[in-house]
Amino acid sequence: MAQQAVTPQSVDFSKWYNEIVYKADLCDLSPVRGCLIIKPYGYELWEAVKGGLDRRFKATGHQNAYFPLFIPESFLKREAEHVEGFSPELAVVTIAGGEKLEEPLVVRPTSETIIMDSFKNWIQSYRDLPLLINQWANVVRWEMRTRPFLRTTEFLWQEGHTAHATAEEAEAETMQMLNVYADFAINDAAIPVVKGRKTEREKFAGAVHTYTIEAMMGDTKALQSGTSHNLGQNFAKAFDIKFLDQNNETQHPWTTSWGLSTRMVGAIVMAHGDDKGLRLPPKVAPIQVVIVPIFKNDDERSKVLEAVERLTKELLAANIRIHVDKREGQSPGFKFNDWEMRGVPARLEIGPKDVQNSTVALARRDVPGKEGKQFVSQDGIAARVQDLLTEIQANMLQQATVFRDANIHDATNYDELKAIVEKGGWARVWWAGSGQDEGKIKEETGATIRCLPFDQPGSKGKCVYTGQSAETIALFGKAY
RNA sequence: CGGGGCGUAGCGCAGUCUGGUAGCGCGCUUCGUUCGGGUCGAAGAGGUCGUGGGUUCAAAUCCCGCCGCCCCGACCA
Repeated sequence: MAQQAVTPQSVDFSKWYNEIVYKADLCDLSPVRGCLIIKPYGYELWEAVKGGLDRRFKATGHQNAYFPLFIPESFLKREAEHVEGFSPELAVVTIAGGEKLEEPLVVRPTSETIIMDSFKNWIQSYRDLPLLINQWANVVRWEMRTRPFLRTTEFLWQEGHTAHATAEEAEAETMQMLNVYADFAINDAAIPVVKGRKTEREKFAGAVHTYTIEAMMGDTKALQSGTSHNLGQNFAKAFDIKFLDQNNETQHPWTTSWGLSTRMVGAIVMAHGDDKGLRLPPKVAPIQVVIVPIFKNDDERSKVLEAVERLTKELLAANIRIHVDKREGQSPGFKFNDWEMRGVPARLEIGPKDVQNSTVALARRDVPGKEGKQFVSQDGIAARVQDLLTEIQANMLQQATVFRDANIHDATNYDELKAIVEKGGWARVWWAGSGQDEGKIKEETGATIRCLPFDQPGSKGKCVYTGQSAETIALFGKAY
């Protein structure tokens, strides 16, 4: 098994990313600046992400619902920090039906406010709690600069919104959903994310605190891949949500929100891609196995296609997502490269020789070159392919984990921290600094605290910046 | 908004300095050839040269205005 991570080092990573998302047929340029056209192949990848998450949401008792795209401007203003955090990037409708609106409508940048407005009506008693709602939706944030999937003007996501009878329950929910995200990222997307808490400076506008999963991309930059917020009673108070508890006393519920977006598609591309293009983990790959028939003439063609049909049935019966590349006019070599660029985890080649020998050529995307290709018997192909996909899934997680760990370094002083983030990588340091200190470090190095990891040593050290005694480990890195 | 760059065929670009018939590569169409790692050849289709004005016998090219996009910074899932 190849353990070494393969990253696109022969090219500039940013350029590589921008080219590959178009070449791999994930998305297209939009006539509107910063908006993304998601093409069928990219959308199927997003649907795989959706499926993996939705299954987990249902398993934890959450239900889907849908709330309006437009939010009255006054709703956002009810929570002071919230509106302050979002106002610079709002798109606002001021004219509708040919007339100036009495009150402008904000195109949702996130839905806490409009959902809390409903929660106010839905919650009367402790018996109505916990209220566990999720919404799949599009939101709009007018960002200065955009990149396909990673930061777009409009993006698709899910946003969970829950209300609880106690602070402890809300905290448990916040943590539970972060764990759901991490479970998906690690086990489905094969991205070994680091779980942690955001600093005051980096937390969500209006939250008491924010948990995050941070992923390392192929160029060692960090990508915040999902967040879970404990909102305390901030929004409940702002929206006057009240319930009577068992003692017949009026209380404000404690709420949470958590979101994961189409950014995850970008994360998968950037965490696994190599010089040849995308590499998709089998669990989220729209096509897990592509079958390339090879023939020169009509006689070979009929024999090969007959075998393809037989194998196809076996693979479909095993619930393996396959695609047969029946295009004519393209050479087999062209097709191999084409599907490798699109990240299909495994490829099955079948030609006249295979028909004769009852074999197929089985190639795996996670291992480059000839070592990744072998001739195997057609007997029991479904089981063999299933095993291979399982192995690829595990290997890709392993490769990404080795890469991540090789690029996280301990720093004991500020110079070391600077050197690490300059060279590329994350610096793991003792931290007791202020938000202002974080600001200065960002100015000087471009790096921010990605998170305060849950995984803490439990001892004490000296803060990398202030030199004071510190009890907390922080991860610094440059981010997308 | 500050600094830099670019708008010419679906995509990527040359041509602009030095004005004179609109070009190249990829892709696309047709035919043939090839087909176990990005075949090769032939013939085609496709352009208001971002936009408005000016100079000139003549403007993609020179002059003035406007618009749009990209990159670097501040913001951010």
